[in-house]
Amino acid sequence: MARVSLKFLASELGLAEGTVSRALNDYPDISEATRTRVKALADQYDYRANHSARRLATGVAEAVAYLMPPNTGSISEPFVAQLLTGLGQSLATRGWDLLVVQSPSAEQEGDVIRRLASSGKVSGVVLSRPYKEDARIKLLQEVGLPFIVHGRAQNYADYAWYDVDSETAFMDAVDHLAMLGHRRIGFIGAPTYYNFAQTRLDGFRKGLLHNGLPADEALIEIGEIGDSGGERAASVLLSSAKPPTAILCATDTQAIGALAAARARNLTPGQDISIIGYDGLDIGRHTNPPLTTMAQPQAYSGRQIGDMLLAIIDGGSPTDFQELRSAELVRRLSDGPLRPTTLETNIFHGGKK
Amino acid sequence: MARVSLKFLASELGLAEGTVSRALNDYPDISEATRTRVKALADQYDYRANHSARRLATGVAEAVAYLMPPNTGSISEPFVAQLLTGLGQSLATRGWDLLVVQSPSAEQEGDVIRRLASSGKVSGVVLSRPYKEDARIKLLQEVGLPFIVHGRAQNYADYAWYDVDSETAFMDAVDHLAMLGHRRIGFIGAPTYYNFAQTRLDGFRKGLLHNGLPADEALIEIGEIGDSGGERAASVLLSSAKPPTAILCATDTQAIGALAAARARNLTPGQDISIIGYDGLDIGRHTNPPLTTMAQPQAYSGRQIGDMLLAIIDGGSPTDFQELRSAELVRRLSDGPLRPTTLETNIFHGGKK
DNA sequence: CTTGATTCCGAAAGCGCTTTCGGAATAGCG
DNA sequence: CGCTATTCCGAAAGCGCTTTCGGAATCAAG
Repeated sequence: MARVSLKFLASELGLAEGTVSRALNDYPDISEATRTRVKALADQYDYRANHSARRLATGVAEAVAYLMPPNTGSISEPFVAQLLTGLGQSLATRGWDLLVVQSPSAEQEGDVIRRLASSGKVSGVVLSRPYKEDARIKLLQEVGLPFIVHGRAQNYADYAWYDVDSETAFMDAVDHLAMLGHRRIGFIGAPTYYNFAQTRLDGFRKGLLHNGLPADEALIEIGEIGDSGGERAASVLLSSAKPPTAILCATDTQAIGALAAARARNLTPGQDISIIGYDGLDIGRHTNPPLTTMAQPQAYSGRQIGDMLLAIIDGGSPTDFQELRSAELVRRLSDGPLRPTTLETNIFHGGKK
Repeated sequence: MARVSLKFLASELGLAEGTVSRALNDYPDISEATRTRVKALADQYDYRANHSARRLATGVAEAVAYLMPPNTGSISEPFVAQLLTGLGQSLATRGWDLLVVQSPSAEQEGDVIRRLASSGKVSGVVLSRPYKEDARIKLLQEVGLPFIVHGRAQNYADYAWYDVDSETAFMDAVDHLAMLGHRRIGFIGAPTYYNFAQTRLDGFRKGLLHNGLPADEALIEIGEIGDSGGERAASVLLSSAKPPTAILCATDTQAIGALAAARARNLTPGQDISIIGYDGLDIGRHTNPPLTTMAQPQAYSGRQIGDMLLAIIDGGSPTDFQELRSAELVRRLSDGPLRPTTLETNIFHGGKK
């Protein structure tokens, strides 16, 4: 099954290479007869244009890179596979390729992007998990490589992005907890160089305001993204003098850690304390107890991001492609109404003081 | 920041294109003086050879494809991100690219591979989760595309693979449970067109044999890979006339489902029943109760697979690259010694039958 | 100094494809 | 039937790089 070239097809057909190429690419100046003849033979030999040659000649890379977030190993990675699948589907509609690129370290991300741009390997990039002030975004704009951001940086006016409105989601979550009677609501946040962390914290604060609840900075704790970060942060919160009766977590994985921290202090989440996560990970259905969470529309995102990027590459204006989706609360069993009495006893048992 | 070409550099330096190229690629017939001169200018302009042109000229793709398993959306996908990271690191040592390719459907996987081969996009492929009889493997051999399989098919003599010895792992797990006093051990398997499913089942059976336990086919239940598959299978097992006192699951996600099924019948895993998974997913630390599992060495695999594939592409014989790693039992809280009395009462409570 | 061996670089031929341009053959029109 | 439009295809020039080959310049040796 040797690789067949255009030249071979041409000689086989008694045509010129250029003619065969044009026939294959549906140029209008090729007669229907020869077009079908050419295509038939191409099919027969399972001909596929050499991609490098094609790219070189046309100047378009027909490929897109996904910049994999450098923060690996955390449980939140299920997103990656789903996103890649969606992206791949979108690109497949044109026969484009999907490259996965990961920088060896945060410092080298700039170099990676620069190399991507100057090598002409890709015609576009999708960037995940932007920082609050993201130099990568500026760099991508400088080098003129089309891109779309999955998420938003602090300033999100002049580029394309696809994001979920976590600010509103957290406001809603506070509403929800307030409705359940909670008044001391804690928050476990992510490091605030991630912009989403800021957004979620903002949403939390606005939610408090909206419900007339005091903003007690002692109830806010920042932890790393993974479950152990959440566990640590929850421990701090729960061992304070006046622990919260409910905790909102910036990510599901943190919430899972918080669940563990609560149980470790003999608090039963959903009864003695409410814990709500954000992301809507499937795995939350099987935690102890099943995690109430604000679920973002995952399945949809990959394809959508791909389609948007493609549109930009086609010449669309990036600012025309900014899409904000909303998350929805999926109630499982880790939240519940405030129970003053139960709470007291449990504070007694669990709070080491 | 316009893209700089060889020609530009050459004219800038007063050299011929070929000379510049050879200087950049460390050909021995270039004087040290001009080499450094050339490289300095290249650095200054942040020159990066156009990849397509380079590929076309050299004939090597300098890229590798990861065939993403078609079975998306399941919780087991965390593997994917980790594997990709490792692969990427390995490829990065040479500046090669990583493509992610996914077939729209199982039927079209052949076409996808054929296209990959005939387009010359990649110089190698890594294939995940092989089936028992995997046509893709045969196809890859036919088209002569170097590849490595992550896992093994039934017949694994004549190609490269990297796998974890789940057969032995399951034997060990049976040993472990037998040592805890269990004699009625159930097994939740995966669909047996996956070869790993067969392997694990074999290990289970050998383990029974090794411990002188009867092989009761009624204690074997096959379910889909995800957690709901595990939950269903566990329900069947637990509602049988003589339910098992311990259950081994082919995957962690199934085990997580089994945990839920047990709890739903008022059985406390770890006490009333032992449930052990396989994979070593992080998330198992936060299930209810934390899942005992046979952990495979994940972090290592991506890099290793990449390195092996590269070696094969370099001309190594595929059969020289077959690596079997072993899994290790990590005990958390979902297993425990057999408790006859507790068991009786729980069967009474839990078994609807 | 001549000669043969080295060192270093320029020239040119591709790699496999796309795309423009021009011209031969055919068709349409008066 | 002659002339201008069309239709269709061949030829050729790249795309940006690699790599072979040969030759000019330099060196060492006799």
